[in-house]
Amino acid sequence: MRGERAQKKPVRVRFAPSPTGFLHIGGLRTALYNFLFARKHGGTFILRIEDTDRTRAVPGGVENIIQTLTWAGLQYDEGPFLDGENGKQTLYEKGNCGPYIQSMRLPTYKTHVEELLRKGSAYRCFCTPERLEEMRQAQMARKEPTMYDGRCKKLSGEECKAALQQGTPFVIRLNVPEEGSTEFVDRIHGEVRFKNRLIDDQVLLKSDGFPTYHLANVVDDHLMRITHVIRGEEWLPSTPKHLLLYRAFGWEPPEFAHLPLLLNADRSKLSKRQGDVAVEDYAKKGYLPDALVNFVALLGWNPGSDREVYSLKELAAAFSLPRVNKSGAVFNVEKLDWMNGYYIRQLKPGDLVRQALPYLLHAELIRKEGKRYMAHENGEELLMKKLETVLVVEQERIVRLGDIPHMTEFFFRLPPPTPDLIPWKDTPLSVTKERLERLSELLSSLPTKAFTEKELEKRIKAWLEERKFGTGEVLWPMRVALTGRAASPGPFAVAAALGKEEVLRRIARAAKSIASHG
RNA sequence: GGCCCCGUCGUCUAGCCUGGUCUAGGACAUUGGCUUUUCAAGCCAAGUACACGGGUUCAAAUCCCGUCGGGGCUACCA
Repeated sequence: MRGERAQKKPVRVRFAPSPTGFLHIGGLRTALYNFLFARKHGGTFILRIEDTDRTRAVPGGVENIIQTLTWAGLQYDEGPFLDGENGKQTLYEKGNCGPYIQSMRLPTYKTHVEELLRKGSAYRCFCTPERLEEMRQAQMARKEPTMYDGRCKKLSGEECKAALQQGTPFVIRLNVPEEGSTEFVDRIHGEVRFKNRLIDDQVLLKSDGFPTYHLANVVDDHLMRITHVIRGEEWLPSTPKHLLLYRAFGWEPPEFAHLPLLLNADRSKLSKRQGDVAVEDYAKKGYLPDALVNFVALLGWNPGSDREVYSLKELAAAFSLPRVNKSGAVFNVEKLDWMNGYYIRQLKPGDLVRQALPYLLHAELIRKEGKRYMAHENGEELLMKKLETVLVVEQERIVRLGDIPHMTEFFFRLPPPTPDLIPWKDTPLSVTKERLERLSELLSSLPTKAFTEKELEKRIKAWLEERKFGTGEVLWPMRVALTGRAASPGPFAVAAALGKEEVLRRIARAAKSIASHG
C-alpha cells in the first residue's frame, strides 16, 4: 500500500466550507493555501460544500461563498459554480466526482455506513440524548474523560432487532478499537499519536439520516481522490477518527496538513465580536482582494525571505507546506491597513478609478454630482476625468477604498467655513485676509490652463518670492480655504483639481468669513 | 478534568532540522529626525524579543528533560 504512493498521484485538494452565511477570514486562508498548493503542483482545487447540519443551513450561503472566493481570485476547478449575470443566478456543477454539495449525496453515505455496519466497524446506538447528557455529567463529576460508554456496542442481535422494530430512533457510531494507538505524520506538525482507548465512538450517521462531518468528509475525500487534506488545526484531534475510518473501509488515507489558527488580539481563536471575520466585511470596507490575499497568505506562512509583497501567481510559485508555521497567528488589522494602502499606491490611475468606483457611487454626494455631469453632452467622460483627478490627488493617503467618499467630500461640495483654522500659526487675521485677497488677484490673472499642480506651484512660489510673502502665511490659508480641513493634500494639487472658477470662489468666501469673524 | 498542539520584539516573522558567522535580521505599529504650507508618502534613526529552570557541549535561540504559560478539541456543529 505504502509503496503505491511512490507513483505520485496527481495532486487533488479541496476547500470544504459550511455554508453558514459568509466566508470566514480563516476559511479564506485555508482556501488560499489549498489553492496555492494545487497551483504549485499543477493539481486540482475543488470546492465542496459541507452542509450536513440542517439546523445551520443558511439560504444563499453557497452563493455567498462562491462569490467571495471569486472576489478573492481563488478560482477552483471542480465544484458548484454560479451562472447568470443580472439578477437571477443559478448553481451548476463542474467535475466528475460530484455532486459537490453533501446534502445531495445522502445515498452515498448511507451505503457506505451500511458497509461499516456489516464489517462490524460501526454499530447502531439507541441511547437517548438525555442518557448521554447524564452520562457525561457523571463522567465529569468523576473527572473522567467524557466519551460514549459503549453500552449499545454490547447489544445482542435480538435486542437490536427489537429496538429497530419498535422504531426507536438511533445513530450509527464508529467502533473504535480498545487497544493500540493511531498515529500519523502531519505535514506541518510531524508525528502525532493518540491512544485508541481515548478516542470516542464517534457518531457517523445522525438519527435524521444525515452523516456527521467525520463520515461525509472521509467518504468524499476518498471518492473525490483527494491526496492532501489541508485544513485548520481545530481538526487535528479528530484526525485519528478519520484514519480509523479509512482503515475500516480499507482505503489509503490522504496526507494531512493542519494549519495554525488565526487568532484574536487576546490569542483566542479568531471570532466575531472582536472585529470583522467575514471576508465580505473587508470587501465592503474597501480592502483590495490582492492585498487581503497577500496579507492572509503571510499569516502562518512565509517564503523565507524579507519580501512581503506577492501577487497570487508569485505566492503559488513560492508556496510550500514545510514553510507553514506551527503556532497561531494574530490577525493584525494595522498591518493589513498598511498593505492595503501600499497596494492602492501602486495602482495606475485607470485601475484606481475602476476599483474605487463602486465605493464612490454608493456615496450620496457623488451620485448627485454625477447627475449634474450627466446633464452635459459628454458628461460621463467629464465625470470620470474629474474622479480620476481627485483620486490621484488623494491616492497616497487612501487606506481603504471605503474611506474615499469622506476624504474627497470637499472636492464635490463647498466645505463649511472654518475661520478659526484659516490663519497660519500666529499670523494676524488682518494679514491673512489681505494675503488671500492678493492671492485671489494673482489667481484671477492666470489663464485657465495654468491650473495644473506644477504650473500653479511654479507661479505662486515665484510670486511669493517677489512679494516677500512667507510661504506658510499664504499657502496654509489657501489650502484651508479650499478644503476646510486641517489635514489634506497640498494647495496646488487641490486647486488644480478644483479649477480656476471654484478656487476663486472659495478663496473669496474664506476672506469674507475672516472679515465677518474678526 | 482528559486528550492534542504551540511558545523569538506589542503584532507578523527570519534564524532552529544541519549548535559557533546571532552583541538575534526584516516588516507593521510606536517614538524622534529629515523634507516641508498641513496631512500623507518617502528617507534616516531609536527602543523593544530567544517563557523559565536544569542538563549535554569548549560553545545553545538552536539538541535533551522538566516546569510554567497560551490555545484547540472534548455535540446526533462543522
